[in-house]
Amino acid sequence: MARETNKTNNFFEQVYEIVRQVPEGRVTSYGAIARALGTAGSSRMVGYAMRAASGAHPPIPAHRVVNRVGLLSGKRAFGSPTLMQQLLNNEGVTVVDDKVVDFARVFWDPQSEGDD
DNA sequence: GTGGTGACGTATA
DNA sequence: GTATACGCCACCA
Repeated sequence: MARETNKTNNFFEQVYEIVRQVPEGRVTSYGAIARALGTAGSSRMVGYAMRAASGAHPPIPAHRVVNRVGLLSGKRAFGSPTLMQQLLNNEGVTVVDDKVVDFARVFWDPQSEGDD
């Protein structure tokens, strides 16, 4: 057992999987992911997992994950503080001042992935 | 085994 | 409405 010793435990994988489910041009929040995992309140763990997502396989569209106010909290993890913003704009998400415009409009809920 | 940290969120003053 | 404090618990040294 425990053959996944050197593999990330389910927690990170769960977060990665949800982020991978985020459609293009949409964004989600850490709290929404945390709640979808059942770890509501532990939104920090989601953000922590996202930080590791930078070196995850396959690559995770972490630029689609922002905080509760639509702020690009983790833009630093992309190597360039503007890369995350550029990516979002490239996806069709309007971002100004490192913040998502009409956040609620592009917000995507992992629990309501069929909602659009 | 212990301590500290953190891409957040909620509660309270 | 703004400011501050605390809680969450997984990962790293």
